[in-house]
Amino acid sequence: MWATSCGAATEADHRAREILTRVGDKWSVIVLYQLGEDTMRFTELLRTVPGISQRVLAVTLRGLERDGLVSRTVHPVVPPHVDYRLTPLGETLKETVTSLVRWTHEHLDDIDRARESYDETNGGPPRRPAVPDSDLRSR
Amino acid sequence: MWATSCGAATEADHRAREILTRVGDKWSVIVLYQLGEDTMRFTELLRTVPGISQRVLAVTLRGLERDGLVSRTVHPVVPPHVDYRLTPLGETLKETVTSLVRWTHEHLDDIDRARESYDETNGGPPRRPAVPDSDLRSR
DNA sequence: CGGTATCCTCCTCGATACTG
DNA sequence: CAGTATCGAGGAGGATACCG
Repeated sequence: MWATSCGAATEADHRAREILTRVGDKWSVIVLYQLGEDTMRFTELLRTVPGISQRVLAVTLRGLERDGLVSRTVHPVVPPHVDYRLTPLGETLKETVTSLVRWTHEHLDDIDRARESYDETNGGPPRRPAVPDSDLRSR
Repeated sequence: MWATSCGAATEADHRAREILTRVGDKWSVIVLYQLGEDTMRFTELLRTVPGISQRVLAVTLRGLERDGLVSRTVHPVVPPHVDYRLTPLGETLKETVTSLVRWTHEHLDDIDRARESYDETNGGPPRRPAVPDSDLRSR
C-alpha cells in the first residue's frame, strides 16, 4: 500500500516521513523506551538517559507531548514534582520501540564486525573532508 | 537489563544510542522498508523515495552497507546495473521496521489531532526563533 | 545508469547560566 | 526540581555540476 510502483509523493507519504523523523529521532526512541518501563520524573530521565542535555530532554519531551505520545503531570507541591508517562497512544508504540531497542542490543556485535570488514576492504573509516585550514574566517 | 536504576553511561549504552541514530535516521528507515519489499536499483529507490536527493541516497546506502544491513551488487553491463537488497542481518530488522512504518500510517490522524489540540491550548504551533528579518541576504 | 565532488544553508545538539 | 534563555559549533541535507 505504500511501495506503489509509481513513486508519486502523496500527502500521506510526506506526513509519514515527517512522523518517522520524530519517532526515529535520536533521543525520542530512548525516552519512549524508558517511559515504557515506568512513569518517570524529569531528573530521573536526565540520569537514566546519560548523555542527554537538560535542554534537549525538555525539547524532546515537549515534542512527544505535542504528538500525544507522552503525558505530563504536574503535582502542585514544593519542590515541584512532574511525572511523565506514556499515553494510550504512546502505549501502542511501546512494543515496536521495545523490539527496536532489543534488536540494537542483540546486533551490536554484528554491526561492529560488519563495519570493521567494510572499513578494511575500503580505506579506513569514513574520513573527514579535511578542513582547508584557510577556512577560519573572521571572528 | 537496560533501565538500571543507576544511570551509568556504559559502553554498550553509548553504542546502542549510536546504532539507534543510524536506524532511526530520517531516510534509513524508509530505504530499509522499501528494500524489505523487494530488491531495487539506485534510480528505482530515487523515485520510490520521493524527496531524497541523489547524494543523500548514496550516503544512506553507503551507511547501511557499511553496517551490513544492505548489500550492493554490481552487474558488469553497460549501462551499469546495480542492485540493492537486504542482507540476512538486514532481514532480521525487517519486521521491526515494517511495524514502525505501519504504526506511522495507522496513527497519522491521531498525531494530527493531538498536535492540533496541543497547539490550541498552548499558543499556536512551535514558532521559529523569529528570523531577525535582516537575515535575508542576497539571493 | 550510478554515482562523486563542491558548496552552502539550516537545524540540531551541547554547554552554560539563570528562574519560579 | 524542573525548567527557559542564549550562544556557538557541527553535521545533515539540498542544489548543482561533472565523471566512468
